[in-house]
Amino acid sequence: MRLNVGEWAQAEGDTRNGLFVVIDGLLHSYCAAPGDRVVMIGFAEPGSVLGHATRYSGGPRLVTAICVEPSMLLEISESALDRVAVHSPDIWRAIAGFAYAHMRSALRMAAEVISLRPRERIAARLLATAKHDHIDQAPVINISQEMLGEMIGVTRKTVNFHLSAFERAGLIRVSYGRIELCDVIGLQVIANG
Amino acid sequence: MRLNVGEWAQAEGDTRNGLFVVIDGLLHSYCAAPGDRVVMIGFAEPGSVLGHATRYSGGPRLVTAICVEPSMLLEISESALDRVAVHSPDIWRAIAGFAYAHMRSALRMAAEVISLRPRERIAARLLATAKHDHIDQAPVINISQEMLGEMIGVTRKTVNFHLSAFERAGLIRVSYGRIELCDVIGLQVIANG
DNA sequence: GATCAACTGTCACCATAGTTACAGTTCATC
DNA sequence: GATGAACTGTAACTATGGTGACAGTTGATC
Repeated sequence: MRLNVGEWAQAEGDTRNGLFVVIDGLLHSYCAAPGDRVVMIGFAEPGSVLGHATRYSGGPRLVTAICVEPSMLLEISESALDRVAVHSPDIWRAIAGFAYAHMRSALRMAAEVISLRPRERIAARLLATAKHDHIDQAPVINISQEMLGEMIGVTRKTVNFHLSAFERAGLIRVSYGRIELCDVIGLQVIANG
Repeated sequence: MRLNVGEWAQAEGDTRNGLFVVIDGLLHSYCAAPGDRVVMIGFAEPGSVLGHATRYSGGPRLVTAICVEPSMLLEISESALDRVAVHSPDIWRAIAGFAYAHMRSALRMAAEVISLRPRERIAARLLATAKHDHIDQAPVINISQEMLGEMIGVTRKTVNFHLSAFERAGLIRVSYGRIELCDVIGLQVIANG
């Protein structure tokens, strides 16, 4: 399944079954909040798994995934899952593993936003986002400050203010739509208050 | 399994297996955030299910549950689950259903906290918390303002300020450790901004 | 019913994030 | 290169939530 920018892989409330594995590209996932608000929850990069097996998980989809780069998705329908499960029942364990990972990141996000002030939140989210990159040397995040603000519930101005401060302190390097984490330890200190 | 006030049913990071069903009493669940902070995530009332099947869900427990009223829990070990599953494989569906519900509430909480200002957050959380009570007439929440503030990331003072305003507007009635929702519709209007 | 702990109501002050607006950069596209 | 869109840097002003402190209530316990 190929998607171009702006196309939706799945919509919140969608009852279509099956999983999507992101092969290539980039999607953003959104979640609705009271009052017709939409908040960005996270990315889906190559290797990510979207969705869940509705038949085994009790309800419609919880997030909307929108393509921001031309992407390729592998769609695994629920019936295909059933067929695979006949041979390898362990598939359920893998699926539960993804559900667990999603759960953990949702909880972490909630805990961060509840307990941290904007300054610490920004640092914490930079770290949490960078974890997804498997490069050990210089984690780089490709995201606009506007998006970052939207994800953690602060305005672009506030993001910009604190990022500038971090950059002056030598913790990060900011460029156009891109943030490089130079001093992960230093950021952790800030995130920890 | 009986627990008295202050005892822990499960701790974050715990790798013990199995599920707990809350039969009676009340527990609070907490989640860790960066910097040795602990935030309260929610309640577990009679009927709630805590924990997950680690063997099928890939990791240690995500929350800490602490008893705030003498409680009775039914512990279902993972081996017991396995035995039940032999006869009724549908058990996995039920378990996945609880996981889904937990996921939804975690996401909802994150979305609320990210996109809503304190005033709307308070209204939204009152509504979300009241949902758990199955009384239709006059939803009542038994929680201190301090706890409520801790759950949504604002200070007690701010909670008190807004609750007083809601009460003056006739939306709720506040008493000692107890909030009665008189006008659910009105609260929804506020939560929606 | 007296005592203590927990909870609520309130104050003045301060820090900081939101608002609105605009100018300067970078990038993609042709 | 030139154009336009998206992104970033910045400013003054305002609103509002956090801090710390204290008095007044309610409920639980003995």
